[in-house]
Amino acid sequence: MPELPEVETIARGLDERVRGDVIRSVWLGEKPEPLKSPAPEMAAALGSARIARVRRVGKHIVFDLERGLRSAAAKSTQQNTQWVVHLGMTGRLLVASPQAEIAKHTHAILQLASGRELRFVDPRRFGRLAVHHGGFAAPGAEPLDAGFEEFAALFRKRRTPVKSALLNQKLLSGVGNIYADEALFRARVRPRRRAARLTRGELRLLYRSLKRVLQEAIRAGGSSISDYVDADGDEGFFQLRHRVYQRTGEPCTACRTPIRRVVIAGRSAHYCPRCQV
DNA sequence: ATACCGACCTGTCAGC
DNA sequence: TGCTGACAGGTCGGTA
Repeated sequence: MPELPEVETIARGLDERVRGDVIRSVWLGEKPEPLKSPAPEMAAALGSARIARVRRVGKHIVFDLERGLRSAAAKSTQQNTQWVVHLGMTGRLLVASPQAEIAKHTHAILQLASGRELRFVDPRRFGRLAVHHGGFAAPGAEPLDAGFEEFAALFRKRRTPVKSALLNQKLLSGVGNIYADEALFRARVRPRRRAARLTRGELRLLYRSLKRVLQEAIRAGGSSISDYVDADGDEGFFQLRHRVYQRTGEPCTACRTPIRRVVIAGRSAHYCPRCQV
C-alpha cells in the first residue's frame, strides 16, 4: 500500500494522536508471520513504554519508546528502543476505541493509557513489526534530504533499468511503484532506460521531479488506491493527479498518446511512449 | 557482485 | 452465479 508520502502522512497523524501516550498492554495475534522480533521480546519492549515520538524513516513507521525512569541520569543511560512498523502492501495502523469492532486480519493491538487502542491490521500479511535497540536507520538515502550529487552517484555504474534503481531501497528509501512511474513521466525518461546511461541533465530533471512529486503527494495526504487511509481513517487524494500510474490506455495528459504498461523486474511500469524517451 | 523472478498472502475485478 | 486468472502500494532469498 504505502510509499513515502502515505507513510509520512500516517506517521504525522499518529504522532499527533499518540505522542506521549503510554502503552499499558499488548496483544499479538496467533500467527506470528508479521513479527520480525519474537513475540515475548516485543511485548516486553512495548509494555509500559511511553511513546516519545512517531516518525517516518523510508517506508518504515518508527515509534521512539521511553521507559518510565525518574532521573535524567537514568534516562540518558537507558538504551533507546524503537518499535518499527513496515506496512507492506496492505498494512494499516489505526487508533481506535476499545469498543470498535476488531477488523478481520488484526494482528496486533496496543492498549494505551489514554483508553484508546492502536491496532495493526494487514490482510496480505506483508507488513512487519520489529523492535530495535540503539537507533534505527534505513539503508538508502532519503529522497527528500539527498542533494543532487548524492542522488546522481546512486545511478552511476548501475546497468539496471532506471525504474528498478528507483525502487531499490538500498539506494533510495521510500520510493515505490507509483512515485517511480510518476517521477519518470515528469522527467520524460522511459522506465527501461539503463540508470547509468542517463545524461546529467536527465538525472537533474529526475531528481527534481522525484522531490516535487513526493512533496506534492505529501501535501495531498498520499494516494488512496482501494484501501489506503491515514491514521484518522481519511483518504488521500493524490491518486487524482497520477499522470501515468494505472492509466494504461488512457490519453497522456500532455500529448493524448495512450499510456503504455510494461513489466520490468516483475512490477508494472506505466509511461507515455511519446513524451518519455 | 549484480539483477531478475518467484514466493510470500488475501482480496477484487474482469471475462467467460 | 461461479469459476479462473490477472493484478495489487513491498521485500526476500535463490539462482543465473
